[in-house]
Order: sequence, then structure tokens, then C-alpha cells
Amino acid sequence: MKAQSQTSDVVANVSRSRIGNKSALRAWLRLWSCVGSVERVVRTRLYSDHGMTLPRFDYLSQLYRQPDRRMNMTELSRRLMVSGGNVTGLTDRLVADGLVKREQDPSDRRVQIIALSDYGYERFTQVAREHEKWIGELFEDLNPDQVRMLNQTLGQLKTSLEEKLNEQQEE
Amino acid sequence: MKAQSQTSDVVANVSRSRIGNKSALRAWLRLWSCVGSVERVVRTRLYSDHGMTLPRFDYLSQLYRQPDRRMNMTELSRRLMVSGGNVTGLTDRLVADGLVKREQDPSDRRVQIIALSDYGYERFTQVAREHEKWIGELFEDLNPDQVRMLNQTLGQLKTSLEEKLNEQQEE
DNA sequence: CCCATAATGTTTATAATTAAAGTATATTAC
DNA sequence: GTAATATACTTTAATTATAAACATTATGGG
Repeated sequence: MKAQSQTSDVVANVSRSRIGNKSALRAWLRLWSCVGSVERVVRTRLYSDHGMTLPRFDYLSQLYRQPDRRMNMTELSRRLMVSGGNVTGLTDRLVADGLVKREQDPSDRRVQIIALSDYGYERFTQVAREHEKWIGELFEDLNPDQVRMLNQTLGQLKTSLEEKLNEQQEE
Repeated sequence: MKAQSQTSDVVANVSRSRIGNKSALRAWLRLWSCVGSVERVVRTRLYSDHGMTLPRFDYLSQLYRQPDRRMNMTELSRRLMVSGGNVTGLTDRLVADGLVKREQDPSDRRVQIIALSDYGYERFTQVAREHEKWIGELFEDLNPDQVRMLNQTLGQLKTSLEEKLNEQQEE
């Protein structure tokens, strides 16, 4: 019967090629929950042990990863996934604390290049060492295979999301 | 030589039983990045298509999932993973918009029970339908096995994190 | 060259968020 | 029964965050 074969096609489809909205939603809620828990631990310890906030730590870590420890505001906004206005405010406070410096781009007068200061570099290095240890402890119950798989799947998801965002932007 | 055998033990350990801080950090950064991207899409669409903010949507979804559509402030704070003060502010604004109502707990005069209003229920239902679709689209490039694995691993991570948070709290 | 458009960053108004201190009520120990 | 402690929520001050409007500079087409 035709109706029957359609039904089994649908069932087969679910397990073979396309995921359903429900299972995607479940995965999303777990992702959200795990990230929330980790963030909470990290935020609390950053603040109590090092007097640093999580947004500032994230900001500094982006500069730290660059070979020349420098990045412009737009790129920072993109990588931190926050609005431009937010980056302006964070930069003001980080400059006031001496952790970063504003520099002018000689080739484009609109551009602000933000550079990690020596003090900022030193301070971040100390905090990042601790941070890495905390993350290691929080993830220690996963086995290496799980972490590998997580990295692989999330890497793919990340790429897929970036493509979708680009497409959306162009519309 | 002893030094050599220690080295190979360490290497064996990394692949067999315990994950290293570096691989944990990589997994964490990908988790963070994926959640950030998804959140950004959801936040933008919630606001432009439904005039709703992400924190309010998350808040309402917690109430929605309860059989009686009700929850006290402390439980909301715990589930949303935000501070108590934050929940007070969000509640004030949601009450002002007529989406939720404050009720007194007859057995404990300290407790505020927050109930989803009929209007809030209706509104959330509409938005949630869209939301589920967005998440489905964002995750569509993953195959069912990957989603299953993600759910399994993140479920374990979630449990493990909750245990660690409880231990930490008791110290 | 000039104008339209785009890109970079800031400002503004408001919302969301935190940590810490404060208020009120409940519970526990003695 | 009362004092100490714990719990539930709010308030406060500061930071973080957004979207939208704005100013400035760059770029590309005529």
C-alpha cells in the first residue's frame, strides 16, 4: 500500500538523513545548560580570585591570541559576538585600567586598533593559566573519545552556523 | 629509565583515561562559540519578529514547562542560572507587560509564586512554535547520530557539572 | 570631481546582569 | 520561648548588553 510505504519512508528518513525539530531543541537546551553552568563557575572564580569580569577576560583573550596582540573594534565585536556599542564601553574601561591601549590605523582614519598592554599581557597570562585548569576540572568526567567527538561535531556545527549567518546577512 | 617510563605513562593516560586541559579548553571554546552564534540568531529574530527579548523568552519557557505554569523566584533563578536580583527585575517588567502574575504562597509569606497569565501563555505558545523551527533549521546539518551523541555527552556533562556545583556549594 | 553608499566606531536610551547589602520571614538549637 | 541561623526576595551601585540613531571616513560609479 502506498500510504504504508510513505510512512516507513518518513520513519527511515528520521534516522538516516534529517534530524527532527524536537531532537534539535533537546540538544540546544543541553548545550545552553552546560554553557550556562560553566560560565557561572568561571565568572564567579574570575571575580573572587582575580577581580576580573568574564566579558573582560573574553575580550583580553581575543587580543592575546593574535600574533601581534592587536585587533580593531569591528573584529573584536564579531569574535566576541557582542554589539559594537558594547565593545566601545568595554574598551573604555579596559583602557582606564591600563590593560589595553587604543592606537590609530595610519591607513584608515575610521579604524581604532586595540593593543594589549604589557601589564594586560602579564595579567591575562596569569589568569588564563588558572582558567585552563578550571575548564580541565569541569570537563574531567568526559573521556577522550567523548571530547574528540564533541570537538568534531561542534566544529561542524560552528562551520554550518557561520555559513547560515553569512547567507542571512546577504539577504 | 624511570623518567622515560613516566613520560610514556603520561602519554598513555591522555589517550586512555583522562582528558588533557588543552583538549578540554578546545571543547569549551567550541561550545561557547556555538551557543553564542545560536543565541545571536534567536535573540535577533525574537526581537524583530515578535518584539520579545531572549531573557524574557527563557523566563516564560521555564513557567510554561511546569504542569501548573507556576514557579517561585528562587527556583526560577536556579533554572535560568541568573542572580536573584535579576529575576526580580525581569519579573517586574513581565508583570508590567501582563505576561505573568505574582501570587503569594499561603504557607510561607516570604515566597512569591510567579504564574504565567493567559495572555502570557498564548503569546509564548506562538513564539515558541517559531523558536523550535529556528533551532531545527540551525541544527539541520547535523545527522541524527551526531545529535544523539551530543545529547548523550552533554547530558553526562550536565550531570557532572551539577554534582561539582553542589560539592562546591557545600564547602 | 561628486554623490551615493558602505564601513567604522560612538552615543543614547533602555534592558539585563552581577555582587553585596538589606529586609522580612521561617527554622533550628538550646 | 528565644536567640542564632538560614531562606526568600528586594534594593543598590556598577557593569554589561542591546538596538537604533549618529558622525566620520572610505569607496565606487557616473
